[in-house]
Amino acid sequence: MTDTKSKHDQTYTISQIADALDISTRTIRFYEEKGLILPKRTAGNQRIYTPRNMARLKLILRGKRFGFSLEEISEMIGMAAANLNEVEQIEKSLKFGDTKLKEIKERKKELELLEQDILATRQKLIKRITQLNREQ
Amino acid sequence: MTDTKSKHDQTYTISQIADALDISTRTIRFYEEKGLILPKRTAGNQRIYTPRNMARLKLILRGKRFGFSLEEISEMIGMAAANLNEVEQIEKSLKFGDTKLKEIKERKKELELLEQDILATRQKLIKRITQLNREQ
DNA sequence: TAAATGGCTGACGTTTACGTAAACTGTAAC
DNA sequence: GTTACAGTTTACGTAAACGTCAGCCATTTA
Repeated sequence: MTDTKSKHDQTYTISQIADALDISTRTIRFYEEKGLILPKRTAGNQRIYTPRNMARLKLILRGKRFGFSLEEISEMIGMAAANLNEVEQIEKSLKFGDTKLKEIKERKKELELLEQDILATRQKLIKRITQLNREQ
Repeated sequence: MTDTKSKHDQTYTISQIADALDISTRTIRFYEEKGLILPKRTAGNQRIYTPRNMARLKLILRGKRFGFSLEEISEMIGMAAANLNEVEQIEKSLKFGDTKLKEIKERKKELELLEQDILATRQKLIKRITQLNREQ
């Protein structure tokens, strides 16, 4: 064991995070404002992000890419935040998580449908282009 | 062959569509305003929707559920509208469709990640609740 | 044919998710 | 130590995607 900085101690500034995730600093601060993340601060009041904070931001962005609103994502995360409360809270969270899992299953199905829609259009276009080539 | 109304002739009013797809009539008119659908009209200027129109609306809603903006969806659909143009147009559309197919593949992957995030939280919660039960 | 119901077109209002700018403070490099 | 850059808060602005009237026409039903 050495006292060299381990991967665990790695931290990031807000702009490093912004670059890494390709979002604006404004967006990051906005998510904090909405209670989606809570980074620590330096003595000089500047935000510092851990890899854990980073992971959470990635989760948020993933959720967004699937059309979940920030409020919905906030609820999903609230699930994790309930961590150390009473049994009821945890059970409620589990239920919520299960609902989300069902939703994700449905989304998977729909994703297939969307793919097929596009593939069908693709086929039509190819057919049409073949026809045009034959005509000329 | 009879001259009975075939499934092909089936039409719907705007509120029938709204009920069937669980969206507001305002939303439907809004999509029309944005050029996403173009229903025929009755003599009295009321909108009439065919099953084809219905299918398109379903496609729009599917796209939305995956976080595509209406403008993006509009482009996807433009793909279909290019149907009877020149070769270049069609080729451009094909390219666009392929891009979307790639995006969909990525989304599928991310959907898996999202699912795993939730499952991981689920595991933690279950572990915690088991612990609480043992303590009591 | 009158009344209820549904649809049509504006037009303004609202919510979500940030963008942008101002005015100030902290930090790094010279 | 000062200049330049990065970060902070506060506040107003904005685009997308509808919601919600209002005032008018169409259609169905009693």
